[in-house]
Amino acid sequence: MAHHRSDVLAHAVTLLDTHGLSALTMRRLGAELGVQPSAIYHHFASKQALLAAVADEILARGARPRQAVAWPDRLREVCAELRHAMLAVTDGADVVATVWAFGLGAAAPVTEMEEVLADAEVPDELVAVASRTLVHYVFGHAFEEQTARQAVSLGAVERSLESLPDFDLGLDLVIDGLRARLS
Amino acid sequence: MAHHRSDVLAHAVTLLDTHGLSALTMRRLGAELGVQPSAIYHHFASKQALLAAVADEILARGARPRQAVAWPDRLREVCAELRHAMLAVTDGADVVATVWAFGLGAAAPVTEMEEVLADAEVPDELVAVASRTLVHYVFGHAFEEQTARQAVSLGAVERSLESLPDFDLGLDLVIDGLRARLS
DNA sequence: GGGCAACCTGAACGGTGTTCAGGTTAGAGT
DNA sequence: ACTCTAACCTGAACACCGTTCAGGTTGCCC
Repeated sequence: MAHHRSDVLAHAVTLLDTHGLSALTMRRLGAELGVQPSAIYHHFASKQALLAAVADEILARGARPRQAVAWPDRLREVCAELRHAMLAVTDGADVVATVWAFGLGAAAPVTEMEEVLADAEVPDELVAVASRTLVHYVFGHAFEEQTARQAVSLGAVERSLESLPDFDLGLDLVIDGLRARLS
Repeated sequence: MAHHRSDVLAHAVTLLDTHGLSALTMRRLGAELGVQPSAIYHHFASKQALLAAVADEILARGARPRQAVAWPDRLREVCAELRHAMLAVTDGADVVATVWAFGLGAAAPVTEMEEVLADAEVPDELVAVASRTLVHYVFGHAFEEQTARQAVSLGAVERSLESLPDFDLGLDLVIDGLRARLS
C-alpha cells in the first residue's frame, strides 16, 4: 500500500514523540511504515528536509485562536503557543530551534511577533531586536526545561527540576524592558 | 609518542575550529593524532565527555579580566565574554549551549551571573530568572549568528546577514527590564 | 630488575544517512 | 481495451559513525 507524504510526516512526528529524536531514523521510520529506508527519499529530499517539515507540523498542531488586543498580551500569547507546541512533543524544542536556526522552517512565530510589534508602531530596528530576543528566550527556556525533564526522568542527571525558572516571569522581564524603551 | 589528555583536548578544539563540529569525530581526531580511534577512550570516557571538556576549554580560552563595578556593566562584561568565546571557535555556540543544556559543563558563566546578581541584592527568585533569561539570550543570539554566518559562507542559504539584530541592544532590553523590576 | 600504570593496537559490532538502477502499481487519455 | 506516465517502492551497496575489548607496548619508580 502506497504512502503519501503526509502519512510519512505524521508517522515521523509520532515516532519522535514516542521514542525521541535519537529514534527518528530513516531506517526505523521506514520499518514502522513497512517500507525500505530509501523509500522515504521519494517524499523528502533529505533527513534535514524531513525534520523541517516535522518542525512546521509541530507548530501547526499547537495553533490556538488569538484573543488579546494589547501588544504585550499578544506577544505573550504567541510566545506561550510556541512554548506549548514545542513542549507537547518529545524533543520538540530541539527540533524546532535547530530547524529555525538553520533557516529551513519554523519561521511563523517570529514573523507573527514582528507583525505584532509593527502594529504597535515599534521602530523597525527595535522590531528585529525584540522579536529575536523573545524567540531566543522562548527557545532557550523550552529547550532547557525539556532537556532537564527528560534527563531527570531517565535518571541520568541529578539536576533538580525545582530550579527551573518561571517562564512568564522571564518573559515579562523582556517585555518590560521593551516597554521602558518605548516611552 | 604518547599523548596526554591535554594534547587530545587541544587537538579536538583545533579540529573543531578548522573543520566544524561535523568533522570532530573520534576517527578523524585519532587519525590526526596518529592513533587509533579507540585510543581516545583512554583519555575521555565518551564523545559527550570530550565535548564537555571542549566546551569548558572554549570558555577558558575566552576569559578576560573584569573591570566593571556596577552590576549592569558586570553583567554586560560576562555576557560579552561568553559570546566572544563561543564565536571565536567554529560551531562554538552549538557545542557550549548543548553541553550546558545537558548539565555536563559550561556552567561558569551562569554561576558568575548569579553571583553578580546576588551581590546586587537582587531577590533570589529574580536571580534565577534573570541569569537564565540572559544566558538563553546570549546562547540564542550567538548560535543564530554563527549558524547564519556559516550557512551563508557555504552558500547553502540566502538568509541575509544584515538582518541580524544588534547584540548589545537586545541585552540592554533584558537588563532594563530587570532594572525596572527592582525599583 | 620487577612491577605497575599509562598508553595504545586492531578488529569487530551494530548502527547511521544517502545513492542508484531497476521494478511495480494505479489511474488518466485516447 | 490499451498505452503511457507518474507515483511509489525495492535491495544492495557505499562510506561513514561511536563504542567495546582482549591484548600488546612503553617508560618510570622502587
